Amino acid sequence: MADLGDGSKSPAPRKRADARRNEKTLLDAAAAAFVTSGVDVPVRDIAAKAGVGVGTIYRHFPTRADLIVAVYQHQVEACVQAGPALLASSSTPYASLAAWIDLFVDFLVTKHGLAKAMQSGDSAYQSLHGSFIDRLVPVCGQLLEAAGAAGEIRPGIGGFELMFAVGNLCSGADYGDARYDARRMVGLLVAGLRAD
Amino acid sequence: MADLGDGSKSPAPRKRADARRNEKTLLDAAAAAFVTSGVDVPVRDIAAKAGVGVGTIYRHFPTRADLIVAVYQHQVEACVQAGPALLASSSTPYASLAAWIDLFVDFLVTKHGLAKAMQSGDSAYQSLHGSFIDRLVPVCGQLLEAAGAAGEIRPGIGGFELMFAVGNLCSGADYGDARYDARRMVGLLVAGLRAD
DNA sequence: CAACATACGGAACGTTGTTCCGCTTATCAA
DNA sequence: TTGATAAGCGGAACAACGTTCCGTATGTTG
Repeated sequence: MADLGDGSKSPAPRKRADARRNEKTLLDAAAAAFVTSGVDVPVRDIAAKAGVGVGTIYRHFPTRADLIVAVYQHQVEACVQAGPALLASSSTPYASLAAWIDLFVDFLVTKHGLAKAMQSGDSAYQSLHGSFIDRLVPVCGQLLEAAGAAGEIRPGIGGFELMFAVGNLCSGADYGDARYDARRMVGLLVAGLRAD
Repeated sequence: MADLGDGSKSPAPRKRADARRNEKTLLDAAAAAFVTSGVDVPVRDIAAKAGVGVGTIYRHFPTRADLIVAVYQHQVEACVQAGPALLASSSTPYASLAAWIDLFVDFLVTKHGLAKAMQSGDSAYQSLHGSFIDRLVPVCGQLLEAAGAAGEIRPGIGGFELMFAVGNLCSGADYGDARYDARRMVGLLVAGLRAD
């Protein structure tokens, strides 16, 4: 019979209170650990910082990618919504594309090792692609399309490809030599989009 | 002649025959393993394929980077020498720069995981930077300078930075989505060099 | 309050890189 | 040729990590 008082279908049997509490604690601990030690921080460290066992982490976040996704979810969403906003407010589609890429680069370079994890190809990070990239690629594609329609960029470059390239350029931006400025290189790439 | 007749201290006491044989065997086994499993292939696998113990690998090549350097030494050297040659034979300095970068990209994308290892920042790969990059950066710098002097590219981009960026773009070119073409993205970057 | 399912902790396992040491073997002088 | 010597070898052993598993503890519900 209706499983609970909930009249409609109830696919959400509400988790136990301590479980919800732990999930929040874990998210906070992970966020802190990511800042200090990068997204590659050992699972045990996160567990210790949160005061839980490693099993608890794996129950809530089966893969490290799931944890990363959860931690940065809001910032990614903000980036998604910035796309249309920029397109509406910028002088030209190309300008909004450049501005949006800047935003994305800012996000990436402030998360130690995130870009690297994204391109790592490691199956453990599958959901990082699925959630981060798949969320952002359409926005990028939209901006590219607008700029293409305005004749501002060369054709044939897809959202995925550009995002992937930008991500790659940001890999190793940390600990990287001071001689390397990811932002500038991304700038070069975006400039290259114009050339005919 | 210097080997034996050298009256003074002999800094080269010639290694034992089996040691030299093993080093060669190891190099061959590693090269084969790199092709089939990428440069990240477990040390044990290389040792097994060569029919030696892991200790033997570490004695000959203290770090994985040393082994990689030794395996690809010749190809890197060929790339180094191609620089001046292209500069002499191409129509313009920019053209030779573009051609040389192409050469380098070809080298990188055919070595699974090499680009990634190069940017990894892992201290184990220190000598990869020291030997590969440091060998190639001057050549790249020379080409950049020539193109700069000819007024073909925007100023302020260094050899290290460009090499690093190209390496980054090639990271994850393997296993990467078919939608990503590292060569094309590098092309965009190089095109961006021109823009004013 | 009792019974039950949910969630927890952390020991244990598998896979790496790396070190270390007892044994083997090439080399060379006698 | 042969023995002494040291260079070199193999692989066991250790450490760090991700991941799994299960006995135990605890929230939840009737």
